[in-house]
Amino acid sequence: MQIVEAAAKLFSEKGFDGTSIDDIAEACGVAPGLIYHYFDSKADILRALIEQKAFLPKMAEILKTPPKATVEETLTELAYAMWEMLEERREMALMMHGEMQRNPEVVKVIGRVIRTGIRLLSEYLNAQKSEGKLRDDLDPEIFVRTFWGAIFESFFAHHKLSPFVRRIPPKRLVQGLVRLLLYGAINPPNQSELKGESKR
Amino acid sequence: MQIVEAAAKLFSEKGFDGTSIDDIAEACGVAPGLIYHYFDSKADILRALIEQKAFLPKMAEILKTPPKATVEETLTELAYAMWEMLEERREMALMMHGEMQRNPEVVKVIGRVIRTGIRLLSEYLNAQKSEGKLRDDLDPEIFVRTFWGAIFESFFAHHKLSPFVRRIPPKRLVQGLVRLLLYGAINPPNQSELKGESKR
DNA sequence: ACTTATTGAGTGAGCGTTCAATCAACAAGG
DNA sequence: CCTTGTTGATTGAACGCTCACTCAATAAGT
Repeated sequence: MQIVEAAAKLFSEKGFDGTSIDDIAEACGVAPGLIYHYFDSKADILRALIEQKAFLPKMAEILKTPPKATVEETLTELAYAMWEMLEERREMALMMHGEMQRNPEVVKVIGRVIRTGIRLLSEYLNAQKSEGKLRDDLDPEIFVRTFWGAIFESFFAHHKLSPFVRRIPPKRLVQGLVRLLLYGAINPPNQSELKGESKR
Repeated sequence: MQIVEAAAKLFSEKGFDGTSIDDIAEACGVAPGLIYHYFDSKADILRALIEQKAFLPKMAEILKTPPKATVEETLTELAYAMWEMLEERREMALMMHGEMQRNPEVVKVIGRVIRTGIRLLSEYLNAQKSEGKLRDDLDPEIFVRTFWGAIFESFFAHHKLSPFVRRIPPKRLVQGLVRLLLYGAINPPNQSELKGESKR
C-alpha cells in the first residue's frame, strides 16, 4: 500500500501532527479525497501502519533463535539482527520514536516490544548465570536495557543526529558494545585486580 | 516566565504541533493574545525555551567536576549528576526528545549537547587508559555512548513508557550500569578466564 | 451495467496571529 | 490633592489560512 509507505516517511520526518493529508496525497501522487477511500481517518493510517509494520513478531523471532556456542557470539548475532530489523523498518522506528511522546497507543506498542525484548533476553542471561558463565551479581535487566539502549541510541543518532553526532558503523558498535558489556572496561592485570576485589 | 513553563509541559505531552496557543494561554490563565505581547510566535516560545533551559552549560559543569579517586566513583557521581540534571529539566528533556524528529534546531542543540558529553568523558577515559587503568582496546566512544545511552533510555522509559516498561530506580541503575561497564558480565574465574583469552 | 477508483470543490472547525479597546499603575504638572 | 498623560498588560473579536473530512460527479475496470 503506497499510502502507508508515504505516510510512514512523512510521519517520521514531520511528526504526525505536522503531516497533513495533503502532504501524504501529494507524496502518493493522488488527490487528498482518495485517502478516505482507503482509510477512515488520519489516525487510521497510523493504526494501519503500526499493525502492518509490527515489531513484536520479528523481535520474538530474533530472540527465539537458538543461541550460539558462546555468550559473546550470541549477543553479537542478536545485536546485528536487531540493527537489521530496525533498518528494515527505519521509518517506522523513527516515527514511533517521535510519536511516543503524544500517542498512548504508540507508547503501548513500544512498551510491549521493549518488555518482550527485556524478558526474553533476561531469560537467556539467567540461564547463562546458572551455568556459571556470568557473574552472580549481574543484574540481567540492567544488562539488557543497556544493551538494547545502546543499539537504539546509536540507530537513532545514526538517522537523526547526524551530522552533529558522529555515526558509528554497526559493525564497530556491535563489537565494541558486546566486548564492553562482557569484559568490562577495567584493565584486568595486577593492580586493577586488587582494586576490583576490594570493591567486592 | 509562566508562559514558558506551561509551554514546556504541554510540548512534552502533546508535541509542538499538537499544542495550540489556546492550550498554552489556558494553562496560564490568560487570553491567547497576551502570548503575542511576550513572544513573536509559537516558534519563538520554543526558541526561548531552548535558550532558557540550556543543557550545555550544566553538562559542561558536571563534566568539569574534578574526578574522584577511582573510575568507578567518578562514573557513579557523573551518572547521578546527569540523572539529576535531566530530572530538573524533565519537561525540557522530554519535549526535546520528541521534537528532534521534526525540528532541525532541536536536532542541532541535542547534537551539540551529546557531542560535548562524548568529548569530555572520552578525554577522561583516555587519561585513565594512559594510566593503565582501563583496557588498551577499550573504545572510549562506545563506552561513553553506551553509558549516556543507558541513562537517557532509562530516564525516558521512566517518564514515558511506564507502566508498560518497568521503572528502574536511579540508584539501582547507576550502580548496576557502572559495575557492568567496568567489570563486565563475564564470570572472572577459571574457565571463563580461559575462554576470555582465546577470544583475544 | 455495475463496481471500484479517483477527483476537486466545498464545509466547518481549528489554528496562529493581529489589533482596537480597555484597564491598571505610575509619573508629572497644576 | 487632583488631573492628565504615558506605558505596559490584557482582552476578546476578528482575520486569513490550513486542516481533516465529505460527497457528487466522473473515469476506469470488469
